[in-house]
Amino acid sequence: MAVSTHTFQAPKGTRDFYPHDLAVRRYIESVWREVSINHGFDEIDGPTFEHLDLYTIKSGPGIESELFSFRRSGGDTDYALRPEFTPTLARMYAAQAGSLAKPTKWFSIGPFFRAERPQRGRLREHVQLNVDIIGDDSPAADAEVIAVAVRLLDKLGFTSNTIQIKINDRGAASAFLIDHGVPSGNVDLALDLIDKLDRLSPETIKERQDELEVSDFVLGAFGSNVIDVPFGDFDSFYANAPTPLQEALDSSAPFHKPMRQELDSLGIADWCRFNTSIVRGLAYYTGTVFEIHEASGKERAIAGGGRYDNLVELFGGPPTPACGFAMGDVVLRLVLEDHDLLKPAEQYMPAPDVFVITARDEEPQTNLTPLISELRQAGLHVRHSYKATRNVGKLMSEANKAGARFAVILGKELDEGNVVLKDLRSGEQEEIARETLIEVLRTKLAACEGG
RNA sequence: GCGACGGUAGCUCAGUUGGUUAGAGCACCUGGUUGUGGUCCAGGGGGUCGGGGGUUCGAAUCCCCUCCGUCGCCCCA
Repeated sequence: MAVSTHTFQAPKGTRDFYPHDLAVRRYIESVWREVSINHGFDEIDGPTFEHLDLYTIKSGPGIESELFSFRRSGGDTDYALRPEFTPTLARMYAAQAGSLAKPTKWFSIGPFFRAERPQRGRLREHVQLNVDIIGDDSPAADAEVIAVAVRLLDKLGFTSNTIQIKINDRGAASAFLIDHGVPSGNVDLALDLIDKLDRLSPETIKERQDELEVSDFVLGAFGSNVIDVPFGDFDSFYANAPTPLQEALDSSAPFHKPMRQELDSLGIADWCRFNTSIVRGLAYYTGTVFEIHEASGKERAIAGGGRYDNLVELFGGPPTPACGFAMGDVVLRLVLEDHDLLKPAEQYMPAPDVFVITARDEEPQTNLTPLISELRQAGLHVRHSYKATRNVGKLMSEANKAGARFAVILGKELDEGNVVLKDLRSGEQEEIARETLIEVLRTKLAACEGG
């Protein structure tokens, strides 16, 4: 067997995170985590692989072929790397439903896997945020999860001009289809067809339309005249709409009116619009469905979610309403780059508090190593040079490149018990007693953190 | 799973109709000898030109296969 290191590459569709890349990822994750916690959500996680059945039971069409599934060598149990979090969430909730508060608000951040051909915005492994409210069937809950998404996008630097939340109601859409002659058994497939109207050829649409007994009127209400109205303009849009369209909109009204009020009172209505083309591919959504897109439509959806009132019951829990959304890091990072919202990667790296330089002609064990150890025990982020040179200019340059806040120089002053402390931002430096170094550093660091 | 295009140093790339030991910038390392910041000077390591096979006196260059990547299709949490 030929052993050659350069034949080993990361598997297709996966990423290596070198320090700069990981620093950016941690930044995004920290915003996700902070905003989720601020909105009162508790962080959870589950296994990164589950029994294969967990994903096939709800049988959203097409899911299974894109799973990474496997068996232990010699075993007979089928597993799959998790492609999404919702089944795990429903399983975890169902297992302890009796003792959990209503509503239960959970979020999760972790890796997910799909065996797809990688392309722009879609890899085989990505990191995803999931935010869910379980046990609350009110429109306020749908609005609350949307608010988390809006606030974290806001924190990342987006505005209502650059981002759109497109919202629809799948339950109302289903009701409308049934009211207008679509057999109830065909509703899920008909919604699937509507989801793809902008991607399918006219011939294919016609063919599937006949197959599913969907009238031109129904398709027209959703398709060729996709309704896409900012919530703020909805009332005037409705007032001026032709009667058949009003009739279609009335199917959604019982849900959307309170939703609009909730989003308005949360102060995020200007990010949101009503869009009838959003029905989502997954069959488990039962009510509100939404997607978050960059306004230009250049990239794929940044996030998607909605209401899934049947899922907890499906996994053995009591009938429990739930809603939530998921946001992946791949598209989000592309959109952040498109809008120039990321700083140079090195600025996300953890910056050392202190860089210790020795200009003394002695072994490091004499003074350098003990001082560094002491500073680290005191909880400071401390670095030093591994170079042999005593050239202070070069060492200072290294301290600067590391992004250190302060430099400590061990030089001839140490013979009198003193060291030089230099503020690398202002350039000012002073000679202080070695014994007071930790105290002085703590004070100065606390000061610049506060300011 | 299907299609188009691509792959030369860690990164960005140059390499003339096939012609000796394959180049630049940045990055990295060393030195410019003993106290102050992305500057400057000198030197250095690093590539079986993605991998394999073929054509040829001779292949980074032409042909085939394969791997990987980019962009679409399918699908989409």
